[in-house]
Amino acid sequence: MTGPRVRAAAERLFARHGYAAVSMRQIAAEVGIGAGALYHYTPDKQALLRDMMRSHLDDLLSAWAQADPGGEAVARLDAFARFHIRFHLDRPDAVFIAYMELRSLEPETFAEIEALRKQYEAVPEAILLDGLQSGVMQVTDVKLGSMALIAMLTGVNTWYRDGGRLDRAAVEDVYARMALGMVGVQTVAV
Amino acid sequence: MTGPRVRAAAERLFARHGYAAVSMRQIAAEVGIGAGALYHYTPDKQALLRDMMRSHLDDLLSAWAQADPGGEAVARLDAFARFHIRFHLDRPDAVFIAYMELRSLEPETFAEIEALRKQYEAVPEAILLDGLQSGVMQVTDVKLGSMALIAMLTGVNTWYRDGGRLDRAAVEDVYARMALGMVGVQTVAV
DNA sequence: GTCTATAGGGGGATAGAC
DNA sequence: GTCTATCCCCCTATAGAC
Repeated sequence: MTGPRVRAAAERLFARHGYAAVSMRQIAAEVGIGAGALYHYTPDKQALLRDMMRSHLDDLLSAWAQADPGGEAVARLDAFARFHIRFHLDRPDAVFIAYMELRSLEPETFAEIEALRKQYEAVPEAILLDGLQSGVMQVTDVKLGSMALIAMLTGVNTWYRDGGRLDRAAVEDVYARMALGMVGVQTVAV
Repeated sequence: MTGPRVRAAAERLFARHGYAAVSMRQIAAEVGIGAGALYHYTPDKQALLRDMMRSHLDDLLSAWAQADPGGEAVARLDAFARFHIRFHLDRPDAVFIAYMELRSLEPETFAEIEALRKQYEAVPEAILLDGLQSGVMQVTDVKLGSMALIAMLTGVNTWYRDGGRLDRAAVEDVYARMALGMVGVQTVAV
């Protein structure tokens, strides 16, 4: 069971201090083994980062595949906004790493991770395109709308703390409404 | 004139590789001097980071003080969205560092920088509050609206490249419209 | 599967010559 | 104001004992 503990320690430390600032010795100390023993669980430090980013994005894509209600664009965008916030708030460390450590990846790995990210960006793009074509949404540019939406939703991770003024459900409500307004869908006041 | 070149080199390298990953020797090499000579221009590495973050946020606040048209909330939010995108696209390295290297700051410096960031977050908060009170905007939560707006606008820096499909003016138009829609202001189709 | 020891390389920062 | 030399520390990764 040491392997998963190594990955968990690496994830927490990378998120807190950054990949470059964390040493293999720190990770080993967190797990309670010597630095040399780490190399039974990973070929090197880079592989730790690569594997956590890859599995994070794989999880994200398959979780949406499960959560996607399909159907009409407005309901689907509402579902997407709530899904994105929930999924990201559940994994703050993995999310932080996935967005901040792209530059720490070696080129081939970077390309692979970028491809997964683009797959996810295609999700709101498809919803917005559908909403535009069916006339229920007004969005000037589907790609920009998708990027704006993802940035807005992911931003929740930078300030949300459990036990704060609003709970997760309330945050979801507020953001889902803003997400719809952003693409021209007006909702009743809450 | 070596001081400014040191700061410029540090900014570029920190943005590209991260504070922790950049060595004083690399910065010196970029400037064309030896590592020892750097210490005539900065007391230490941390001061390079602190000064660039402080001056970036000072510039941001004073630039908005200049750009703020005042007056009615809808026009002011439109101006804010355009200002934010323009200011941030002009300084991608400084912006990246200001958002990513907060964790590399020593505690007192972190508190000081956070205070400046909160001052800036108060700008859209005030606009949204005004728009809410005058009835021209519908936003469920002023604080969340402000955070969502800033995250959405800053997100442009992650994908915009000069020479791409849309120029800066077009991006401003699209985002200003989404920003208004987000807070319940419907605009005519573009 | 973990340890200790070590190879081989950099790191930040300082001292003193010029 | 810059250089070279250096202090002392830490790094990743490997080797070989247990």
